[in-house]
This record gives sequence, C-alpha cells and structure tokens, in this order.
Amino acid sequence: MNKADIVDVLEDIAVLLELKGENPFKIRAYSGGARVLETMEDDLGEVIAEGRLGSIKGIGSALVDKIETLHATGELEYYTKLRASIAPGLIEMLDIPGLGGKKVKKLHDALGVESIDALKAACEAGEVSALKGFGQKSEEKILTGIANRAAYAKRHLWWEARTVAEPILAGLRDLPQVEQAEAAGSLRRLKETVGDLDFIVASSEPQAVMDWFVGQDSVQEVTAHGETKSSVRFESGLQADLRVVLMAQFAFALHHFTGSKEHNVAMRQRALSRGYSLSEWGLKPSSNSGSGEMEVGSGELEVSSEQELFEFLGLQMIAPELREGMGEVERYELGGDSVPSLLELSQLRGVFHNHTTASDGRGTIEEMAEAAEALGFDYLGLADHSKASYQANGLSDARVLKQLEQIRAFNESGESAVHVFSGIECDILADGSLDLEDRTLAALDYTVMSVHSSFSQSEAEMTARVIRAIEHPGTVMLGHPTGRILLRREPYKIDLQKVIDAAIANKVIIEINANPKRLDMDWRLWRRAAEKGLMCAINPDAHSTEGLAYYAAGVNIARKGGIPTEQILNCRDCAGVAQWFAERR
DNA sequence: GCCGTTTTCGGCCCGACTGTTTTCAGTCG
Repeated sequence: MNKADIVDVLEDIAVLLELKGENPFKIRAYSGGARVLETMEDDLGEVIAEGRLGSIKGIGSALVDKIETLHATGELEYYTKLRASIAPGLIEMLDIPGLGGKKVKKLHDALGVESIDALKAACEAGEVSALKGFGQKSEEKILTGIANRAAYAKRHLWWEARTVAEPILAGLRDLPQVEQAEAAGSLRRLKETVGDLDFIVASSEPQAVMDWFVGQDSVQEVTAHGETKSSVRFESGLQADLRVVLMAQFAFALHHFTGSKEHNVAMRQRALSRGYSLSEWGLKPSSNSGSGEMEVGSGELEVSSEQELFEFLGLQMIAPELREGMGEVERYELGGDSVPSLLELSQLRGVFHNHTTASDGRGTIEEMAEAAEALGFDYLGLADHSKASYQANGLSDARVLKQLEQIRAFNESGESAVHVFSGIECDILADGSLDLEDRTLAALDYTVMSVHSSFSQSEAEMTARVIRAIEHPGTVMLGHPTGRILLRREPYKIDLQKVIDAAIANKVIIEINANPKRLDMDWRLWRRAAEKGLMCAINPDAHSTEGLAYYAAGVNIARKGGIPTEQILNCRDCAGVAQWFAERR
C-alpha cells in the first residue's frame, strides 16, 4: 500500500475512534500521525527499510507497527475490525454541523440510528429532543443540517471565494468603527480551495461591526452572533466568520485565525518551550513556567504586527501562505539557513501556454497580445491544442506551421510591444508518443506536452507514458501533470516523484497550470522539487483574454511552494526566455 | 497513542459560542 492510502487509513481510524468515544488524545495521535506521514518528503519504502520510521516525531511504536504492516500487506486487522464495528452512516453524520463524535455516539446508543435517514425520522418523531443533552433547537439544527448537507460540505475555489470576500472586506474597512480589517484563514493562506471565510477586525465598538456583518443583503442565515464572533451563511452555502478584537490583540488574532491549525500548534509549542503561552488574545508567561515571580497576566506582551510576534519567538516573518505546518517554523529560525524570497506578481515578464481561436480559445493572436500588453508583459506564449484533441479543434501539423507564419508576421509587423513566442500544447498519446511530427515541434519556439486522454491507465502505464514524452528531445514543458480538476475530477494515477526526476534529468520545465480549477502541479510538491533543481513556468492556460489574469493564481502557488525566482522562467526577460528555448532545442 | 535537558507517568494548544443546563459539555476552528 502506498503512502497516500496509508494516510487515508490512519485518518479513517481517527474518525472511527471518535465515534467509539475514545480518548481524544489517542484520536489526535492517529490524525497527527497521518499528517506527519503525509508531509514526510522521503520515500516511505526507504524510510521503513532504513528503520527510521520510529524516529520521526509523532510516530511512536504503535504507529510504526501499523504503518509497516499496511505498507507490506495492504491490510490491518485492527482497522478491519474497527471498521466492521461502526455503521458507515455514523461517519456521514459527522458532516452535520453541531454533531461531533460524542453526540453521534449518543444518538446511536440511545436511539439506534445508523443512517442519516434514520436520524431524520427520529428528529421528525421528536425522539431526539427528548434525549438528555439535546433539545428542540438541536433537533431543528440537525434537520436543517441534513437538508443542506451537500451545500455545507462543499469547498470553494480560492478564486471564487476571493470575489465574495473582497467586497465584504472593503465594507468592513469603510465602517467608521473599524481600525483595521483583514481576511484570514485559508483564503489568506492562498489555499487552492477555501472552506469558509474568516474576517478579523480591530475595533473598540464590536457591536456595530457585528450588526453590519450579519445584516448584509447577501446573508441567508445567521449561525452565530456573540460578543466577539459572528457567523453567517450565504446562499451558495459558503460560511463567513467575523471576529472583532481590540487593536492590541489584532496581530495575535490575525495570526491565530490565519492558521493553519498545524502551524498554530507548532507556534504554541515553540512559545511554550520558551516559557510563554500563545493564544488568539496574546502572549503571556505560561502559568507553569516555574519561576514564581511570573504571575499570569502580569507580563502580557504587546506586538503591533505579526512580524513582531514571529521575531519575539526567534523567527523570521513567515508569509501567511507558508503557514501550513510543513516545517516552516523550523526553517524560518532567525539566523538559520537563508530561505528563498517569494515571487511577486510584478516579477513576471510574460506567460506561456495560452490558446487562441485557432483551437478552442476565444481571442485572436492580436487580441491576446494586446491583453498581455495591458497586463504589462513583455512577451506572450501561444500554445494551442494539437489534432488529437479533436473536441478542442486541435491543430494538424500543417495548421501549426500556418499559425507559426502568422506569429512571425505579427512579431515582424512591430504593431505590438509584446513578443509572441510560438508554441503548441501537444497531446501525449496513450503510449507516450507525441501527436505531431518531430520537425513540426522543432520549428516552434517551444512546446508544452499534456495528457488529455486515456485517464484511466494504471499508475505504471501513466508514469511511463509521461516520462517517455519528457525524454523526447522536442519537449520543453510538461503541462498540468495530474490532470486534476479541483472539486470535480481526481488526478489521474501517476508517480510524480519519478516524473519530477525525469524532468530534471531532461531539463524539462513543469508548469504550474494557473487555471484556478487546476493549479497543477500541486504546491505541496514544489519546494522539494525546486530544491532538486526543477524549473517552473507559470501558465495561465488562458482560453480568452480575460483568462490571462489567472496568472495571479499561479503566482500564489509558486509562493506557497517557495520556488526561488531564478527557477521560474517567467521571471526572465524576453532574451533570457529565448535563450532557454534555444539551448533546450 | 505520543512524548520527555525537571517527568517513562501524566500530561497533551486554547478559547468562543451554543444549547442545554443551573455550572457545563460538546463542537468548532
């Protein structure tokens, strides 16, 4: 069993133990172990072979046994028995807001409900409100939760969540009572998808701010309305939380609610190890720090920014998008190894992999170049589909060469300050051969090779297929390496570590497909891949002039992945890009 | 179940909000 599947099993175990009413710290040990395994960058097989699994923090002897058994046999008796003892319907019930492990267990033990349907019937019969610990409101909330389950569970693309968040943030900042306001949470961390929106406001008049927030026209339901926190839900199912704090607490609150949860745990542990207790309200000497002279509340520390908070804990400023609990707290130690500076939007000189009316795009060469110029770019890469992508009106060899002539004429006309690089998004056929003739590929400035068919191949077949394409001398870039469509289509099975190694060995660039629905290759893989030498290109995959703007989502991913700017082709000037292509061909 | 330069046992990040209670448990982030 591979690492990802083992991670799933450990997470399953944690959920099942929750429904059993197990010790919460034991549950956390399993979910924590899953997390550690997931973010471990070394090959699991090697780690096990070298006997290093048990020396990883968060994985003790019990987890070593279970992980090794799963890795070797794909089965685990403990897990099988545990799963058999819990009705699958109970796991689904955890998705209903307000129901956690203990309440689901109680509903099951007291009423015998084992499915959402049975729970619904029990609520409608008034059996739930009759239970100790439940009441009328609980019953209603459960019924509402069941009715809206699909919408509540949904995550939202970062790009779309941002368009909802921006006017709310602007509205908050316009209020006279508001001193400072920021969006926090996964939106601020630039995650590819966002569960809900979080807003942090500094104000000494919280009530007025809360009232404005819950009174917005777009609010469909107010789910909480307290003294410092309010929550609302919009029609789309998207939930937004607002927290109002005093200015002195703002940096702490902003840091806390930006998260991630794992980052916060690491920061609190760091604070504790230095004798301080960190919370969303502030930083104070911890009560058990030993020296009796430190009374709780007597040494509250003040910081005016997140940067000061990090510095107090001996850290460089960690950008929000890096706070994923993936070792950043250790890496950003003051005076430690230098960390790469993060890409800025303004550093991009152009973008690659965009479509025109020649295949399935909506803009002409001229229109796309004009839009690129408006964005301040020096160059634009055009890469239409090749003929195997019949549904996208892909180009034959002859049509590619015709377009190449059009691009040359456009560049020579001098009508645009933007230089257009001629490329193609060439299909990688099922056997790993390419959809166009070698001489066609060689005539172009550059190529992007992508998989658009036979998604259901085995991992071994798909990996071999893509590596064969990478090894072709006509290949310059690899397009969207997993084919995933966020929230809609799973990635196809592929061993990306092998693909990354092949790309490095063959000097092939892997793209960050910046379409907000793709963001592929995933940010989680970039830091390690970049350290090994992989080059990156940020490719909006624009199918219209408006689509060029997606490059900003690609910049997010490059930042999250911590890719040094020297390894991002878009940061080079026109001559530098031309040189890279020339050396590669 | 994990962990330890005070600890191999007894802790484990912390606090708001809700609904149900009458002082608090459960959920959530």
